[in-house]
Amino acid sequence: MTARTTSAKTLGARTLGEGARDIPEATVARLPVYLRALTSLAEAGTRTCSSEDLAAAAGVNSAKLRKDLSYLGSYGTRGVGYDVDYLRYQIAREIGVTQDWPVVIVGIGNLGHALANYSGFRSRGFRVVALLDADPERHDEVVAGVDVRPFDDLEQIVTDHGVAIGVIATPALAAQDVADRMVACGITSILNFAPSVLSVPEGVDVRKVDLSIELQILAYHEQRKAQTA
Amino acid sequence: MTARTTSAKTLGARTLGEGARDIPEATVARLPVYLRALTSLAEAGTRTCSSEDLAAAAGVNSAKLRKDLSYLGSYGTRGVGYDVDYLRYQIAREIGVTQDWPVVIVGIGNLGHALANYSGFRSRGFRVVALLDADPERHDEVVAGVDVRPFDDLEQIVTDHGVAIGVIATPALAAQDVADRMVACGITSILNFAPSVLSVPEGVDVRKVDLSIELQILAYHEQRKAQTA
DNA sequence: CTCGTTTTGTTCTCGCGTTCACAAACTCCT
DNA sequence: AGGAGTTTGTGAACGCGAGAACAAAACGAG
Ligand SMILES: NC(=O)c1ccc[n+]([C@@H]2O[C@H](COP(=O)([O-])OP(=O)(O)OC[C@H]3O[C@@H](n4cnc5c(N)ncnc54)[C@H](O)[C@@H]3O)[C@@H](O)[C@H]2O)c1
Ligand SMILES: NC(=O)c1ccc[n+]([C@@H]2O[C@H](COP(=O)([O-])OP(=O)(O)OC[C@H]3O[C@@H](n4cnc5c(N)ncnc54)[C@H](O)[C@@H]3O)[C@@H](O)[C@H]2O)c1
Repeated sequence: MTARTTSAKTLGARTLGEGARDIPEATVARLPVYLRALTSLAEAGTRTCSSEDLAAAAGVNSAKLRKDLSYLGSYGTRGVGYDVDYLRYQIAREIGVTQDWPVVIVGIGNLGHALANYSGFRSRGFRVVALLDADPERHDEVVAGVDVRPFDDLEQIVTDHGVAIGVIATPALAAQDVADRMVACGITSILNFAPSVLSVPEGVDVRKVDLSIELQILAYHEQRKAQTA
Repeated sequence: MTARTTSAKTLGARTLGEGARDIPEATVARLPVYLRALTSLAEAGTRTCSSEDLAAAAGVNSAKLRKDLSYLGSYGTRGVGYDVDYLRYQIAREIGVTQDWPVVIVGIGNLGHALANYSGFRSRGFRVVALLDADPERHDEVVAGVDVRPFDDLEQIVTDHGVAIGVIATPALAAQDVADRMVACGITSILNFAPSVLSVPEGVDVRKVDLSIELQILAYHEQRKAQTA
């Protein structure tokens, strides 16, 4: 995130004449939510929906939804609404999940096992091509049909499969090292579950998922409620 | 989040005369990061640090850090910096993690097991008092010293332990039901790992952690990089 | 005690994101 | 065909957060 925000600022007007609108970051973060809501609607047999319907399903304001979608283009019909399948495809294309992205997971402990077993990966545009761990005792275990391999195989696997996205589920102390190795191999997007601040070169995106932070934010508000009551 | 953002707007000026500053949401989200950075510094033996030092450890701008801390009060010394332990305590107190919060986890599958085994809970102000699952086959299994119990025990446990925070790690279809039951029992903060939009009454906070969304955001930027290259 | 140095706390400005509100565009009914 | 009813797409207003910049405060040297 750090590297991206700074570099995104420098882009400004695009040089490429076509298909290179720049979508606000806040909108990008909501597109996956819309995509999921549309999938739900499609599975329920809905062919068409209004911005009001979709906004309700996604849990956002309908004006915000319309503005978000307007960054992609004009895919709705006034007086009618949006074609569910068509809009779903357009969003998927914009996000880039019409084809599968190969992903590696490093650190196959408690969390790594859960991630490897997570079926939502496959169904939402991602494919786990390797599970890596530094501990030899973990090697050759098969998790969800993929076998755990030595961390040193990283470079080989990344180049073989053209991996651009890596997931870190190691202890916090190892996270920076793992990130450095990933970057050295050519990985340019990292999802970090370890509670540590990663520093990466410009051009590499890092997003973090931190359970404790989420809980502490809840605790803050909870304490607030208790005080005023 | 939805319920809170709307209600937070109505607060405005506090009626209580003391200790009831309202801290911006963006700042609240960063306080846990500062807390963690301070803990690292303390463990490294640092007694005092400047805003520059702490900002570097937390991965933020130093001006932003100072402004964030100023919402809590004046805990630094000009020309010197911040006392690490003192500031750490003040932030912990503001967040409300000087005492442990009891937490229940519902849905002890792949992810639920990992969460139950996560040591970061205990060390950061939270205590898992119960693991609940609807599947009888899971019952009486002991995970990290806590045994898995029927979901119907929820009310009993919540009232016995005064639980205010619940974690949902069930499949998406069950999430809304679980949330409803939690709210009915008196839980007012929910951390949701299931990929579904929860609707809860006002006054209940919901935060979601969604792996697929994070990956899809990375994919979007990744696709961008590939296009321009 | 005074001056220079360091670092905080705060003010000010700018940009982004959210929301309102409405004109444009489409459908359907008569 | 025309008018009434819907719903999109967007211009404009507004509020919040980020960051720069600086004055106030503490400290140490002389
Ligand atoms: N378990 C959870 O629910 C949970 C929740 C939130 C965050 N986290 C974080 O996720 C991370 C993993 O948690 P966990 O509970 O799975 O821990 P774990 O100890 O069970 O697993 C860590 C794994 O990483 C491997 N590893 C260590 N160093 C490595 C290296 N340099 N290269 C490759 N592999 C390495 C270990 O061999 C181990 O298998 C931790 O940082 C933790 O704080 C975990
Ligand atoms: N596994 C992952 O890494 C991962 C990552 C991100 C999100 N998620 C999400 O987290 C959730 C759990 O994932 P998982 O892989 O652990 O699934 P899982 O199927 O392994 O576990 C789900 C558990 O919930 C229990 N359950 C079902 N209905 C229930 C109910 N009404 N009340 C109480 N318990 C109930 C089931 O018995 C099961 O034990 C899913 O929504 C998944 O999409 C999982």
